[in-house]
Amino acid sequence: MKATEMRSDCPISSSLDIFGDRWSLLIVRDLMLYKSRTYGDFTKSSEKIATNILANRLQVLENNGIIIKAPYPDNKVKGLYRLSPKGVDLIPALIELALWGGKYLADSDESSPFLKEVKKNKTKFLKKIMDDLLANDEANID
Amino acid sequence: MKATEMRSDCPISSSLDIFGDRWSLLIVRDLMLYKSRTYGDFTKSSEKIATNILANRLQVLENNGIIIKAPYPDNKVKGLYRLSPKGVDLIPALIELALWGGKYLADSDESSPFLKEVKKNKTKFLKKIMDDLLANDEANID
DNA sequence: TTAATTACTTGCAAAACGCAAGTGTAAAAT
DNA sequence: ATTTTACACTTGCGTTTTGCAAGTAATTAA
Repeated sequence: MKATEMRSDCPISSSLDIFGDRWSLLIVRDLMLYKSRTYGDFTKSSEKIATNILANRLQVLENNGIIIKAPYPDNKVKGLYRLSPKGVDLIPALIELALWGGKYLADSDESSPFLKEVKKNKTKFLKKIMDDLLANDEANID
Repeated sequence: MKATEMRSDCPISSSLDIFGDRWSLLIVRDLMLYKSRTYGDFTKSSEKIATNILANRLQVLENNGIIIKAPYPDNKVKGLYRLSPKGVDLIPALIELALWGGKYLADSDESSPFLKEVKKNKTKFLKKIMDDLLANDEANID
């Protein structure tokens, strides 16, 4: 797989060159919510990603240092994906997207405990979830 | 053009259903930076969007209430696009994307006065740019 | 030893993308 | 008044990406 081509030197544009599609950030979302996931876990999310797209996106995200794949303990066929620090740093953007969606999109689950906590104290929530994921990350350096 | 279909009730997923592609948020970016743009202005941005894609994305963003198209003063052929309040509310997410890109993507222009000001005081910058765009918005109600 | 799980890969039709060229209307130039 | 230019799209068409279904190879569980 060749490196992601950048259309310009705009940081927004270059970010979108990596994960500007309907799926990549949902993978990051799942890793934010669950800390680590197997390939199969991702296929079980409610948006029902096709397995070929999933395989491609995991590869692109890994190539770009956003996620890290590690072997699953005591299992030679499973893999475990988690966010790298670079991936954890995407969480503020993700949270802003969630807040926007919660505010403007009717079917978005307004009463989710997740969004509720974010709205109560965004800074605190961000720190907690990011620190937590980074700690998890440290613990998994082999 | 039919309404945007949502894959789930997740606010992140639903947001991506609308603008989860490589172009839509660049249109929002241009409207954030320049307040208003004509069709031709968008084609001149450095990422060189194809005109058929541009026409489609402008339509989708307008259908979803994120941008507003108004006639250009004293010109019957030009149109002027600007952000609606709903579109202005996307700016925090856009800024987070810009910060992430600035931090992690080599070619992203680190020394841009824009990113520099954001990093100096994010809250203040956000308030200023959003208030500014909303004021502009008020003034253009016909 | 057989069946089930897991993580993909492959085939194929449909949709989206990207480039180039074309169109219609209005504005500007001559 | 007539031609030229500008603007905002639209169309055609080849390429790429997507999405669905089925298949595969390597474990692991029964």
